[in-house]
Amino acid sequence: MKTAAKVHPKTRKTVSGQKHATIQSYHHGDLHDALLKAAETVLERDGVQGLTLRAAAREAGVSHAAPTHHFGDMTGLISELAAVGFRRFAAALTNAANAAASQSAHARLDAMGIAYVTFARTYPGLFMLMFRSERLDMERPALKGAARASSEALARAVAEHRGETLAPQRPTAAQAAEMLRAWSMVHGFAVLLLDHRLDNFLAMWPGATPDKLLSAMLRQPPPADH
Amino acid sequence: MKTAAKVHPKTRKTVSGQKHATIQSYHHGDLHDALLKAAETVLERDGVQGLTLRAAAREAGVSHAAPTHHFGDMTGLISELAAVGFRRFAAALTNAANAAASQSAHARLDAMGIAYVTFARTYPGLFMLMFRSERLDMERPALKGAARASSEALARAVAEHRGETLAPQRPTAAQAAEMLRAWSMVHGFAVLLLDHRLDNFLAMWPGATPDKLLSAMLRQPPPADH
DNA sequence: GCAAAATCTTGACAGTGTAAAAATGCCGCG
DNA sequence: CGCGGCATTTTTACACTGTCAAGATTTTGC
Repeated sequence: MKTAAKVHPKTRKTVSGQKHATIQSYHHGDLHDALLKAAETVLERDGVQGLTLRAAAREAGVSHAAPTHHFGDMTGLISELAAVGFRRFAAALTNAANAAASQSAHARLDAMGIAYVTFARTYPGLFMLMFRSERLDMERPALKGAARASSEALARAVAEHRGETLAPQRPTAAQAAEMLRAWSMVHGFAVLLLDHRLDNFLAMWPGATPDKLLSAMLRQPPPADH
Repeated sequence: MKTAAKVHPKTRKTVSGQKHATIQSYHHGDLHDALLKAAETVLERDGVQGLTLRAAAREAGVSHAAPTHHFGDMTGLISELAAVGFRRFAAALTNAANAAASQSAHARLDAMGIAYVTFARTYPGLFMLMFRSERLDMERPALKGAARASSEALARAVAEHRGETLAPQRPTAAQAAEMLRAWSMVHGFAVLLLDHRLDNFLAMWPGATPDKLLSAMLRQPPPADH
């Protein structure tokens, strides 16, 4: 057909926050990362529901099918975005552990738990995405590696809390049980919080905040009986 | 137009498992419940992704817009289905507590935790649906009440575990903290399990099962230091 | 330089949620 | 018995989505 004049390269708008503000017509130059950033923007602004391939493309200022070449399909985009999240997550966890290096192992584990929940509250959409498996391809090397790094950061802190060093290949049963306890508790808290399941709890006391609630939960009481 | 002959009432197929096997053409009679059952079937067969309004309508053998009149929109259907799940969930929890009534409060709490995870494993799609807030309208009376019933069953067991009776309006801070601990731990375990986050754990030991892993986690060890 | 590869756009198709209008059956009131 | 209103279901339509195929444009290797 070609009825309309071919002006589309000129009408491309500059992507916000471009590196050198270079106006490119066809080739973007760094569309892979730009799409990931756009996807995260959409995710945290419009929620998981609002994150679509086309919305990410719109946010990045490219055509609706541009993401296909970089990510294949929706699963690809989400998996890569989750990998970004897991890298950030692992960094946040190890940072927290390092910042509390001078304190006791128990305090260090608590600090990591707080960092865990803080991350979830800071990037709620991303956090949900990272732990929602149905549209995630865990076999992707980037995602698999990043997720493993986060998991190992947690496992290391738990092992140190027990005054042990983490077994290289496979933890002992006792280590695994305590790892499970810590992970499940903190993860459950984060998930329940993001899903507004703790709103009733928070509304019961006037000055209650998620942080205070988490601290109260982490303050281990003496075992009742058993 | 009306080009095609109006044979559609005859071509309606009988809904599977109908009460009296009555073949109705237009009016279904109990489409509300039939749609909920169909939705659950689709949910557990095709996952959360596969549960759509049109898929539920197909499963129930009605036109794609039939659910609108009964549930309004997708949020309505999902919320009603979640309410069904919470009622079943509360029954499972209280059943487990009653079955362990003769045992210690600690064993009773453990039994409830096991029932919690068992429910999640038995109805994984439904469980995810119940705790995934983005498409849920928690203000619906049916859903709100059912969710509250489940929550209170759990709170009661935790209070009894402490040898106390649950405060009618608002639990004490210590009660809330322990309730949070138990709930977060069990819920986190269930969520991590369903999201295949514990597959690595399970693969590390030959005979490991989710039940054994949960039991190991619930076996509270003496606090290390602190 | 120039062909080939990479990148991006356009166009199309099936599927989705949702809304409005039309069709159908039920129920009570005369 | 009839029939009018009402609940229920279907049909139709529209905007949006993911995905694919084909074309357009730029970069890159040689």
